[in-house]
Amino acid sequence: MLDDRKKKILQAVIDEYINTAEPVSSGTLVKKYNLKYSSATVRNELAELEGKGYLDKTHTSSGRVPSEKGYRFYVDELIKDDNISLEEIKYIQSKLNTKVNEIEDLTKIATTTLSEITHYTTVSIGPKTQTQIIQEIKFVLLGSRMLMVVIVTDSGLVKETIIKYNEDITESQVETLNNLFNSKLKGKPLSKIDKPMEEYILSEIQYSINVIKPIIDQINKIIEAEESIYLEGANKSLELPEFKSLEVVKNFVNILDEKDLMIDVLNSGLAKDINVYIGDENESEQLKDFSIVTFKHSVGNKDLGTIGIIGPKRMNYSKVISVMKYISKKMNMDLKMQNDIEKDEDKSD
Amino acid sequence: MLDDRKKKILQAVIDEYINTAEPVSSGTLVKKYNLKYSSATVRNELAELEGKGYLDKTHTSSGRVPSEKGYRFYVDELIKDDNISLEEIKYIQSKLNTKVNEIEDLTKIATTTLSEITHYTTVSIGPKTQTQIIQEIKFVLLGSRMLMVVIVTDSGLVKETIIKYNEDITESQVETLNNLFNSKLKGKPLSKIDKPMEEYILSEIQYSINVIKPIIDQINKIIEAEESIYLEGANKSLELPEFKSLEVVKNFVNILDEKDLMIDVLNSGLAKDINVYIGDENESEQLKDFSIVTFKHSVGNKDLGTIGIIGPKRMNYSKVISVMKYISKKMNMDLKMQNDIEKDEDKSD
DNA sequence: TTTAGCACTTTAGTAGTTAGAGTGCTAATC
DNA sequence: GATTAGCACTCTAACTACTAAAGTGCTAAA
Repeated sequence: MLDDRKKKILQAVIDEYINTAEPVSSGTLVKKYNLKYSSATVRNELAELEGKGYLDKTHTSSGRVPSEKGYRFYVDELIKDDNISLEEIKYIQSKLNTKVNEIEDLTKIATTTLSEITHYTTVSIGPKTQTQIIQEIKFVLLGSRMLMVVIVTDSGLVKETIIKYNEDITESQVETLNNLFNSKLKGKPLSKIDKPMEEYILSEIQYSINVIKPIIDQINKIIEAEESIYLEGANKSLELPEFKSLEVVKNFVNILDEKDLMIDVLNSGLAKDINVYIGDENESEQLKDFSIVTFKHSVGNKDLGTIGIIGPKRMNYSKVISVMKYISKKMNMDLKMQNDIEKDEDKSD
Repeated sequence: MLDDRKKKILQAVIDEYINTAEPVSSGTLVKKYNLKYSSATVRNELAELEGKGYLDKTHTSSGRVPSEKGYRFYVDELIKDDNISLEEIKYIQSKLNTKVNEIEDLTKIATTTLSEITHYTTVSIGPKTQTQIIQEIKFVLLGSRMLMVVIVTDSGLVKETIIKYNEDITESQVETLNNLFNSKLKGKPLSKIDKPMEEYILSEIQYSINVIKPIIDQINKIIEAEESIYLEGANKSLELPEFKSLEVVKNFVNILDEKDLMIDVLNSGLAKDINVYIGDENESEQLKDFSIVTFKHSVGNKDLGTIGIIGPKRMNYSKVISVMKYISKKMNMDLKMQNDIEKDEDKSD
């Protein structure tokens, strides 16, 4: 373990490095953090911290930069999570209080707000479909040859799709479809319609396979569709000093472009808490020079989406984590309240 | 005007520069394009072309690079628009033949395909809402407190939105809404519901303003919503030699991030043809180092969306324009055919 | 245990040099 | 009159050498 002086010095080094992006010298530490030791003493401590793996040097006579182990210790032991100002809290409140009708919209607003306050690039995805339960499935005829299928889940997620036919669809057919699909799928998880179910539905229905098959295909398509990710503030990252190298910028743009990668990262985090991945802690080799901080927001055990920040390892973890915690808490409260009201009113019916 | 020899040399310079991204010397031209004049003669011609403003030099003793005037002449007079291979045609056909139910999906597929074939960054937006005519507006009750509004336009565009209420909505209310809004809005252009119309609707309806007002607000919101742009292959551009400079990369990422700018650019082009903007020809100062090529696709006079390519001024215009023309023609044919079938069958009813 | 002092290391920036690519111009040639 | 060989001239890009500044590690003294 590290003694108090080492902790204090390590924290100072990392704080300073996060601020300036320059290797930190013993002299700077003594001056800026008015330590009551000489630079020589600090140098000895820095050498020991380096020996233990918490710090690195860029070359033999340079100042120190944090290692990944250093950042990890910093995140786990040294930072406070109340690094958020009253103005920031008010700003978040004003943003999140906007009335929205769909969860995804709330997630987007939160994602944008997070980027605005932290000045980092943020990404988000909507809720995982698999954990959702189908509450209602509704067929709507638009004109005579366009059929819209709307699926509503228990946590209020709405998915819809359209099917175009070459022949007219009648209202009575729509009625049959409504009854059939509701009786079969209501209360079931929102997952792909498998072969047995497909065959069952086909056997139940009295009219053409030409009507049913496109519906099943299209439902499977929207359920299995690649989740769409929402990205905010890609350009903000480019202003940071680590993006002075062309290699890094290209790498970063490629990462943001690679949607599957971002989706995996957002999905991999544990629910219920903030996940921090520093450099090599990321699953993907491509992300080894970046840090990612994510959180899922949910009501009960229903996943409602995941929001993340991606930035350099030299990230202002304290600010990021503080702001995320606040946003997470606020979203949870709002959604829970709304949920409770709905439930109360359901009972009073 | 330019005589034939000058045209030939100009074309060779631009072709070569598009290929190599290096200033073109008189010697290279003679060797690679087996001109039947000596390099000295070519040098004289190059000097004259530079004098007329078609070419530039990067420094006094460098080879020539095309000026914007040069590119403009090249695009207008020198290139062929049949620079597309059989493989490419087949690939486009296979991609565009995928059955889609919504126009936007077709536009996205075309956008992706265009990027795949040209290796440039492509962007697209959906149809302009203002030119669309409302064909049907439908209210659907999801559960007891969620109302979905679906608007279908004459060219098959479907827009939908959801409104959550704190009180139950009845089927008979939905029926009234369907009748009222359809009688008032059907056949009208898909534009914002203005104050007089809003007041009229409110006066017509017998029940609470709390039900109607959110509907009108939400309809206006989706109609006026910032069009969403679809972007493909941002990373492809970064591999090009002009993106060796950090400045250029940042500038490019900022442009792609600035959605309003991209929307303006895509909207500004004339319908019915391919629009080429070279460097300073772009409205926006930010785009002065880039070229943009766009086309609108439409059926009749209905705008169905716009697709564009953004890349360096040293763009392979011939390939880009050839591929765009083919995609444009193919999309038009497909949509027209589909339209005609629908009309034929309407008549035979 | 702490610190003053100093030798040593490394970087980043500046200046100088050179080879090579390419032009423009002149004078000779077709 | 048009073309071209030849050459002086220009500019760049790459390499080398040098220097000042920043910072460390270590020794020896406090």
